[in-house]
Amino acid sequence: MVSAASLSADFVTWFHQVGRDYPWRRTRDPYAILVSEIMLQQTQISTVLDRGYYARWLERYPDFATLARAPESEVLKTWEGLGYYRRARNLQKLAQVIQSEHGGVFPTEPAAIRALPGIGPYTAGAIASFAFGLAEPIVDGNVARVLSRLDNDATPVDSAVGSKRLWERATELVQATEDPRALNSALMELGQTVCKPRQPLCAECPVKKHCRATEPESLPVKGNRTEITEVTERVVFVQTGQGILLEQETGSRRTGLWKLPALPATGEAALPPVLMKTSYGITRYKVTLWVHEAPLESLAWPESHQFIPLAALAKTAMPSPYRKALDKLLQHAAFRLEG
DNA sequence: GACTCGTGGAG
DNA sequence: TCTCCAAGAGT
Repeated sequence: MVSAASLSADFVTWFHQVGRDYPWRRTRDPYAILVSEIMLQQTQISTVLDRGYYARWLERYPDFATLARAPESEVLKTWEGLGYYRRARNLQKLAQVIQSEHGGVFPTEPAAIRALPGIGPYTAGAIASFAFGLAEPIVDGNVARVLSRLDNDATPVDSAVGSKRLWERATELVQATEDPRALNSALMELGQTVCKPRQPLCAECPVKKHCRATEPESLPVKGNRTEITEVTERVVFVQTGQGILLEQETGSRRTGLWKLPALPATGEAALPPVLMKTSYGITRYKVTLWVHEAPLESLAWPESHQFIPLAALAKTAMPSPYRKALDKLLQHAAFRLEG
């Protein structure tokens, strides 16, 4: 095992030379850093930056106080298209907890950070090190790949043993430097730009003299993936003078978001005519989405359903598949009116 | 510990 | 078209 101090020093030196310039690296405001960390969970940097989510969010909600008192419907709308909508709800809940339980000031104690809603071990370490410069470890997908290759460790990274090992190694490294911020940033940055999942650029790796990987492409080892299940979803498109009929989700998942209403059970009757068919993936499902005309007999809709005026659709938060389908349906409707 | 939660891009 | 994956967390 190579000296952690030597390895950490090489990481830090490299990062100071070639580290990328991101908006969240220009600030030490825990709020701005927190927003970036939550948005970037399981989400690519280009999505967050190039599609304007980060700038838009900070402009609309510049601090915890503003976010805490915003309408949840508006918060979800600002998040629309990023997915994992629980992140947005938890982020607002966190802002409210900061106001009510922390006097409006973000805590600096790692344990207190970890206790906030939506903040797990990775994000807690990220805030502690990036915002406050504390020697707290982080392990994300990048770090797991980098460390498992450095140590040539084929223990599945998503197993209990593998995870424990990674966090211990990350802790060892971050405690062996005077610059935890740069060390943690370097671990992730190396995973992004050099120690990539496919075709790692070992020739230009700044820590290759420490690396024991004999076949880096085969690492990290991950557990079996769950099988994809095909399902059919049938919804209806109903437009009246009052607008478009939408259904608000109330379950534990996409709570608060609106969607095209599910087609009521038709029993033995034939399905209403099909307006369009599309397909989308969500978690372990491959969904074939059929949009039907409304069945004639269904005039009474549940209270979870509302007619949304056309002018209000742009302020209504919808998951991407329904948003896209609705856009297409409205284009066709407009075309029919013109023709 | 196994499941669940979105979406868009790369190869 | 299909698979993998991208700054994970909650239950």
